[in-house]
Amino acid sequence: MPELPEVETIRQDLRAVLRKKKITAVTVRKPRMVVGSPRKLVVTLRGNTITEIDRRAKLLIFHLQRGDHFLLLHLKMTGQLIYRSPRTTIAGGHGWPPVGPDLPNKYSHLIITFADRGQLFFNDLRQFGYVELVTREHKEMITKTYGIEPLTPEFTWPAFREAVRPRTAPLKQVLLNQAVIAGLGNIYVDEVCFYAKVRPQRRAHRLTHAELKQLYRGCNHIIQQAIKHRGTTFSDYRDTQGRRGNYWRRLKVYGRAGKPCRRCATALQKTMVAGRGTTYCPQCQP
DNA sequence: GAGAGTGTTGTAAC
DNA sequence: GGTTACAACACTCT
Repeated sequence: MPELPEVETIRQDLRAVLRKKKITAVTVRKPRMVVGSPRKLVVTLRGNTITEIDRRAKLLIFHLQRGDHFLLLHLKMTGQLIYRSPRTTIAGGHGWPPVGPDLPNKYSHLIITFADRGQLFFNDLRQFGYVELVTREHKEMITKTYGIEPLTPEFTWPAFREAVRPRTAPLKQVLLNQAVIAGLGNIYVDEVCFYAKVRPQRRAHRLTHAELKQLYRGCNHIIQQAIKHRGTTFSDYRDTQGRRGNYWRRLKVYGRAGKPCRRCATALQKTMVAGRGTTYCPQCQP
């Protein structure tokens, strides 16, 4: 499940390889995954050039040279963006390192081909992801709905405290709320709560100053570490070369229900909070 | 082989 | 508004 660290890893990798590349062809195999007119998307992209790749929360934003349009792309739960360089594309993937399964596959719902014959494949097993061509105004309207963005200068301790403190909902729900903190998902919320030694069920407005501070530290620390290790692959996530993320080895609670806590060896418990599977240590997180 | 579980986000309903 | 439920979908696991 791509969350902020996974989407950021993809953004950085794609930026290095797609910037200034001219699009020569766009194949929409699953029109449902295009918000708006697939035809207009194809016509606008063809012959256009990608000038920059941005990210807001889990949303990728491709800047285009011609026309005041932006391409928004959301991976939702099972989306993948795999890039094949001209060599691997033309050679049919016989190179080294191994390039993974043949592409396109049955989940490749959108394919963008560049002038140098490189190709970008948008794969999505569950088809929840989408692409959308928007105007600058529309893009700004959408990005405005997100809360404070980790890793940016606006993600300060006072901003975090004021965003979280007044909320009466369970902490888990508050941290998952993209309008409060942008980019956290189920995996990293559980990890941040463990880091801060706070039970995810706790109501945000009942947290102490010290607990909030630890949560703030946790957001920064966990996200930075996860990006450093190129994200978490639990099932479907792959980077732009089809490789797994390495942070899963470092997960303390997510996916470890019933296993011993790495801090105190107590069996980790799994429950439902805000409709999501939630794992925590009953000993370390009172 | 049926049914539950997986989790993002928008939307609907309380 | 806070909160909950659900739908979009397809695959794995029980």
